Amino acid sequence: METRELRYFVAVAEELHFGRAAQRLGIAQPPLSRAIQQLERRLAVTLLDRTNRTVTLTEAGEVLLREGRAALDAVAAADRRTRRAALAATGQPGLVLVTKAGAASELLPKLLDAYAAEPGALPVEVMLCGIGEQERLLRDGRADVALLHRPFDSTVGFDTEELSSEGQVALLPAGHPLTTETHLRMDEVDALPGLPMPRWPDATGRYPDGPGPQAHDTTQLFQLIALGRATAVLPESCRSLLRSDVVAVPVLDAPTVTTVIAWPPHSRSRALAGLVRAATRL
Amino acid sequence: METRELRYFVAVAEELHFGRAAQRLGIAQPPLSRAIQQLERRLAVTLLDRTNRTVTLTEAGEVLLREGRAALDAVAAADRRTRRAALAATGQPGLVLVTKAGAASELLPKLLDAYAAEPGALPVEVMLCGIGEQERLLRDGRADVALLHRPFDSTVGFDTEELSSEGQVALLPAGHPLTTETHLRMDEVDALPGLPMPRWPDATGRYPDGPGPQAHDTTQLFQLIALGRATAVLPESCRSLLRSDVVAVPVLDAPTVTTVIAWPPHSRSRALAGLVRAATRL
DNA sequence: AGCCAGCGATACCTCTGAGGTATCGATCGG
DNA sequence: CCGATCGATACCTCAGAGGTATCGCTGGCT
Repeated sequence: METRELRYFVAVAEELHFGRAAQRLGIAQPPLSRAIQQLERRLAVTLLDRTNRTVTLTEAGEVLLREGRAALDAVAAADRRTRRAALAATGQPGLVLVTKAGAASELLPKLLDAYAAEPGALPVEVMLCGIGEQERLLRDGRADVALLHRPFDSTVGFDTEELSSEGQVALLPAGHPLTTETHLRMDEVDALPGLPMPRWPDATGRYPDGPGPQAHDTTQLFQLIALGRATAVLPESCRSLLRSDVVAVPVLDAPTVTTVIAWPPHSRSRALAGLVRAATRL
Repeated sequence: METRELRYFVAVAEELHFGRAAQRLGIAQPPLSRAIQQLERRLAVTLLDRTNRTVTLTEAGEVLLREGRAALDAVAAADRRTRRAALAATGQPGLVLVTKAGAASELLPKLLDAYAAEPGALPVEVMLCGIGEQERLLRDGRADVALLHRPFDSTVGFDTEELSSEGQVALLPAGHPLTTETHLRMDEVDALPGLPMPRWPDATGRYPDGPGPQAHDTTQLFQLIALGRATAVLPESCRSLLRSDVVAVPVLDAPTVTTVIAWPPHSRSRALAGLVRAATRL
């Protein structure tokens, strides 16, 4: 199975439409149809049920979509990490650390300072991304290491070290009746009339269905809360980002959030090991 | 990057010889040379230093060898798991569980019975393999789930549940002076004159350098011990396999061995979930 | 009921590029 | 200094990836 075939199949499986998938891939529709047919013939498996009007995935197709994405990420990671290794030999780039924009705002500077103080430390490029994107960046080699937050982010398939834990606070628009409380419970926050939890993208970059506005990063989120259109439960450390129009109230029974440093399991780079060591010593 | 290029590069990187690699791949040497050159050009990276007499990996080449193997395993896993999913729809195969031949001889029957008693349980094919092979089989999709033994086996990149823990015993040839002791320490076992620890294959299937005979499975291992050519420290449960010519003596300060059930992180199959549930209830 | 728009499959052509054979050029062992 | 070994180069062939034109089926609209 060639990566070209996998790319084509993943495109069709995501679009469920040969024409759009072909456009996305920058090829014409007929070769795409043929490539999928050939893939099905070679695997001796029906991946898609096509009824001239609609395309749907078979059970085997679902499996190949999931596994194929992982395989394509692994190939992309091999490509990127090889390029970076070559650059590293000539001296430049160092490590790419990715974290959610707005998160870990206290921990991150401490970590970078501690690592920079190590002998032989390389420059660290900090990459900020939207909610739920880190996993992908780490998996396909665009980042070397990430700060993740359990239980929100999946750490499946990565090596991790725990860095810190904290409770969570509910964020409410200033002036909301509950802002006078000293603490809340989850069921009180869940039931707030007119203040649903916002939805953010899952690992595939799509927004799940349901009520609540869509939020891609913390700026959008805070704005939605200030506008009285949403509420959210976030780690305590988000207090350092609070604006005057948003108020934080501790939520006693919310799950504890653990910040972990995560990296792909095969990584053997000395630079990465040094960063992890610095992190665990904080 | 196409999987063909990755396969070619991995072959050359492993053989460090274009002719032999080409033979292994079933192609002629010139196209292989050209394919590697093209890969290097496309990556803009030198992967191999060739001095007309010898071929060596550059640092970037080492990275691509490691990452490329992982990527090829992921592609192979996508292929195999898709085929199996299609077969599962027509009714046949169930799950493939892999464990070291000779290990978990008590736990395994209990696990299989417990799972078989579940409603909707599928047939489980048990695959026995040599030491250090399970990781590979799980990673490239030939197996769905494995019983691994920490700290011997790496569980990096898999989801796991702990099943049981046990101490370790030293295995000595019958009649050896130390067999009269009630217990030993690691340093006593390490220092046994003429009884080195055997070597077994690492994750790449090669034997590490060093003293001691090579052992591929427990049968070979026991034979070597009975012959007075080696000793070994293994989990207590290996006692059930003891032959009359091999004696087990507890080693108090050897690390505790934990048997875990491990599976690839993306797996979402109901059958696998049922097996893991049965395992954790044991 | 009939027509049209939308979509995947098919037919047929082109040309890239993967693979083969023959050979060169460099290097190391004897 | 010679021959064996090994990777690179030159040159050829052909499988197959991709493009255009078109077909055939289906569902919605008038």
